[in-house]
Order: sequence, then structure tokens, then C-alpha cells
Amino acid sequence: MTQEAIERVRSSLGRSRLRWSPQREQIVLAFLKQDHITIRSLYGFLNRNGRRTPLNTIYRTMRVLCENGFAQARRFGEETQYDNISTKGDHDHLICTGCGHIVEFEDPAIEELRQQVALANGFHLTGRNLELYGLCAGCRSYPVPPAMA
Amino acid sequence: MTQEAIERVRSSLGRSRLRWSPQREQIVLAFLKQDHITIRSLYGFLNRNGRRTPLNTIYRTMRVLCENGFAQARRFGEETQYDNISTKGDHDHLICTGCGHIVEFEDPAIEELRQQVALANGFHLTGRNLELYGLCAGCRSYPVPPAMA
DNA sequence: GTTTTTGCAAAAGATTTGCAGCCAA
DNA sequence: TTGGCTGCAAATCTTTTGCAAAAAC
Repeated sequence: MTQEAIERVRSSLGRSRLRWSPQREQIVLAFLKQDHITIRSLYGFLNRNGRRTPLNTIYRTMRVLCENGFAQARRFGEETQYDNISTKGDHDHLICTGCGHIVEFEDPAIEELRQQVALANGFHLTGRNLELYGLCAGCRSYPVPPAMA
Repeated sequence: MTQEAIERVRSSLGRSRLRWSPQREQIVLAFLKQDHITIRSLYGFLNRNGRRTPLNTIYRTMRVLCENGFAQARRFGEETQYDNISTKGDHDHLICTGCGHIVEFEDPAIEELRQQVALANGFHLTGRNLELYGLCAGCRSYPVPPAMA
């Protein structure tokens, strides 16, 4: 099924007369396995397994994926995270500040309220970003030492 | 009343055995007049009116203000915005992608739902960040040319 | 063949840090 | 007097860009 997902990206790019290369395939392959990933971790992964891929190629490819609706960039704190949105709708994030674990969630009631707030202020909503920070159950019981997080 | 606000910051820093300087006063003064401000605009302002203040001094002072509960840093897109939270509770933002205008809002119902989501996932909530992006009424009627935004 | 992508190096932009001298408490 | 603050310059980090060679279609 990963093969199928790859194929979807490939043909979508093709329709925009963008090209497919081994580097691009490696990056997309790695990206599609994750729910969210950073440039840094992609870089680490790609240069550990497989061919050497410089940072700027990764940046460029991720930008292409964003422009074509497969990825969405967002900043969690310091790092820019790339969200895999090819198979998911809009969603929000719950982030554990202890271990870094991220839980995705969708809440129609919150979405409804967002629309109301926008409307009340005369805005036409085009994007939203909700991040909730806290400690997950595990971290409250067994705090992760910062060095290991 | 600005004088009073300044005094509050000053004595709070004093209690943490941090010092007060003319530069710090200028920065705090400029910051307290705003709801949110960027380093860049503070820099522009301070070096237009008043004494010369280098960027690193502004960064350092804003960090001190964050650490002492007067400011809160958050990234809206590219720029880090410093929120004046000394006189306000937690709040969220509605951001016009046309003109850059920012509206603050508080919505108890959304807050309630956030708590529920956190609870349902076993998280103890410590922070939240909700940004809604869209076009304000003015920008839908009279779009602002990017160059002027 | 033409156009896009790659990879290197360099640039750009934001933020931080080292350090000597200055200044507030 | 002492330890924090300033200001300069340099370092760091992330992301972008110029460009010639290589690859894709």
C-alpha cells in the first residue's frame, strides 16, 4: 500500500509536469511512513539508510510536497514539522512536553466553535492551528530525563 | 498607568535580583504599549526614537520578560511575536492573512473542549496555542496589495 | 533536446554567545 | 565591590539561492 501511495504522489507531480527522481522517491518514501517529521530527522534517516541526500534537496522536495497538498509545514516550538496530510483531514495536535510524543485529534465541536469565532469577528476562515501542550500519562508517572527525551 | 505598569515590571525583576537599566526601561516601555510585537519592529522603533539599542540587547531583554511572566513568545509564521500577557489571561488569535491584523479572543467553550480532549487522552494540559487564519472583512472587500501589507 | 532536479558552496535571516568594559544595587 | 547588563563582533542554526553538471521526460 505504500507503493500505491508513492504512485499517487508520483502521478500527481507528473500532472504538474514535475519530475521524479531517486532522491525524490527516497524522501517521499520516508515521509509517507511518518505522521510528522522534521527536516533534521529526514536528513538523518536518509543519510543513514540509502544514498546521500543533502539538506537543500530535502527542503526543496518538502516544499514541493507542501505545494501539492501532500504535506503541511508547521512549527512546533523550534522545529518545522512536516505533517503528512495526504490521507488525513484537518486535525490538531496534543504534544507531550515530557517525551515529545504527539497525538493527533479531530474535534468537530471545536471546529464548530472556531467557525463561530471567525464569523463573529467578520473573518472568512482559511486555516487553523491548535496545539495543546501538556504531560502525557506516562510522563507524569515516570518522568523522562531531559537527556533522553 | 503606564508608569505603574513599568514599576510593576521593575520591582518584579528586582525581586529576582535582576537589574534595571535605561535600555531595559526603553524596551519595556515600548513593549507594554503593544499587544504583540516583533523584535524587528521593536528594533525599528527604539532606534528611531530614543537611544541606540542593538538587537542582542532586545533579544536578551525579551527573554527576561518571558521568563518573568510578562511576555510570551510565539511564532506566527516566520516571525516570533512577543505577546504582552502581563494584564491578560490566556487568549487565542485570529490572524488576517491579507493585512496582518491580529484579533485576540477568549472563548470559554473552546477552553472547556480543550480540557476534555486533553483528559480523554490522558494529558495534563499546561499550555495551548490556537491560531485561526483567514481574511478579515476589510480585506475581502478591499484586498491589500502585498507590497503594502 | 528542453526543462527540471541535483549537489555543492555560498548567502541570507534570525537568534545566541564570548567577552571586555560599564553600571546598578 | 560585585555580579548583572551592554554592545560589539563573531558564531550558530535553519532555510534559501546561484549555478554548472546530471537526469528526466
